[in-house]
Amino acid sequence: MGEERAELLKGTLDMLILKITALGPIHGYAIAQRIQQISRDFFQLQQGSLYPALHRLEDRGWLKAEWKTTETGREGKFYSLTRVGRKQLQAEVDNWEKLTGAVALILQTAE
Amino acid sequence: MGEERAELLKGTLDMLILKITALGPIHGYAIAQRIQQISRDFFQLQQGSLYPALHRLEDRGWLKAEWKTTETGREGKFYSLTRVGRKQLQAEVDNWEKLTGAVALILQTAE
DNA sequence: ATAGTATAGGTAGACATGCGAGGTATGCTT
DNA sequence: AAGCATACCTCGCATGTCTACCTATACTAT
Repeated sequence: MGEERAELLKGTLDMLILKITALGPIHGYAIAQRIQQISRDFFQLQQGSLYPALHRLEDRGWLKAEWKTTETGREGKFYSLTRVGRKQLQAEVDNWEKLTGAVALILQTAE
Repeated sequence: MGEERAELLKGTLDMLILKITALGPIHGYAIAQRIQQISRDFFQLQQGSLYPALHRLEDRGWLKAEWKTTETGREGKFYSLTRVGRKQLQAEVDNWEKLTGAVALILQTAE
């Protein structure tokens, strides 16, 4: 009790990660930064959420990983969307839109 | 694997239940029906989700319950929003709007 | 030199929540 | 008498996010 901060993502994390990787190969740490930037600091993705999610997405064949050197001259694991991952992203976006539509119907219901 | 049906609500269930009870006292079984109707069958609320959620909301002081007779002449537990529950509903709706806004920012990001 | 910070990766355990499967009981219809 | 819809419930599983912790490297400041 007492949650003034710590904005949480419900089940949207996978979709957001897939979307970011759809913009081009990118390593994990940078994914978290991008999500935070684009969402104007609303989402503050924790590493304990980030890395398990990336492994999950890779296990499911939606992302593939490759070690490369980052711009700052360090080793990073770069993720890119697979063909299946791209279809999955589309499916998740579709479902997200239906879901928010359904929620909107209920929230708009007047007395 | 193989999920053609069974649309699920992410973490919005509490908010939806609070919203339905905000329309007036209503018993649990009818809440599930209302949510399904209003969402045009998108949400199909299972009893194994419904009743634990109602008890959770009551425990937190957001709903209060009272046994009454339904229109069909049976015993039903009617739930109504407490004052604190109404504030909680407003907080959850606010957060939901911020969250969907943040997701939209990311989904709209172009390559 | 060395201490601190940002970058980059990771795991383990706790916790919440939605769901499937099962259970009880009543009233209405066939 | 059987079957179905209504109305309530619980248990245990699976999933997913978070806190907390760990390792290591590069850069910056003292």
